[in-house]
Amino acid sequence: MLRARGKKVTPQRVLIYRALLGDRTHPTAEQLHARLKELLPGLSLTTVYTALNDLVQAGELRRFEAGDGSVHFDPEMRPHAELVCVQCGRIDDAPVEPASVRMPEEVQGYRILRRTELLHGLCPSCQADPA
Amino acid sequence: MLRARGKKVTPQRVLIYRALLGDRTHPTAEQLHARLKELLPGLSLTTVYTALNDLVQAGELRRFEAGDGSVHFDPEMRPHAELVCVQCGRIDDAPVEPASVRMPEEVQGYRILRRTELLHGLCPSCQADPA
DNA sequence: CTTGGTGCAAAGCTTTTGCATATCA
DNA sequence: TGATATGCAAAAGCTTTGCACCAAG
Repeated sequence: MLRARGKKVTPQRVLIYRALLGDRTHPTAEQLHARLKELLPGLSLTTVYTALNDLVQAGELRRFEAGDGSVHFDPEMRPHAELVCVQCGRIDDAPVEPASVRMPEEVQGYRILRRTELLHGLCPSCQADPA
Repeated sequence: MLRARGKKVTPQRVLIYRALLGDRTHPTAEQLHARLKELLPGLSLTTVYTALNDLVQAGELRRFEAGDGSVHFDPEMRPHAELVCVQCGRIDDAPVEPASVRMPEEVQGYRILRRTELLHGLCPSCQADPA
């Protein structure tokens, strides 16, 4: 996949790509960097940013802004909504309602390329413990 | 409304609030500031930011991130989607599909407080003129 | 060998904050 | 008069950029 795009396969990228594929936590660039530099101490934040941007451009990763100023990455490319806890910041994927699945190709003259749905609320543990 | 919240009525706020009410362009804080300082030359960006944040907190204004890093404000509080042109940055309001209107109160244990729907695409003029 | 990547430090942006002054109630 | 807002400048946070060195193809 990398080679097909004229990119090089480096240890850093392999690590970053692998980490993301199994990740359901919607990390930010910094969160990912914090975790990965324990595995590869020299890993720089710059490299994480470039790798993430590459993946987004290649259509392998979805990038979204959670609504509180933070930018998150999600390897799930099928249509879904993001559940964002306004208290603890936790983010989960939610299946979209059937009606929302058929993304319109055109709305008010706009040609639609992608859709993002954010649901802000309180996650189960923040409801139980409104610290 | 301001007085009800223990706030003072200043010329700056009157100007900012009035400008927003009739605005369908989803301006950013800076765009709004640029326009308004022609009417009130001394107006500072700081004041615009505080006024906008106040309005959002008061529930009079909706704040959303367009997906490209920019933060926009929208006086329309009824449920709707945002049409974002990925080329020129123009933003329009779009009526939501009937199925999306009934916002779920609860999804996967989350208590839902609000919903944001973004549709990214190409606006009519950018389709005609893919500069 | 040649192109592209990495890591560091510095630059860039947007938004917030501290503080003295001015303004509203 | 007393509380709050304003405006400036500085600080803060996140992301990108410039550059020298290194590594993959």
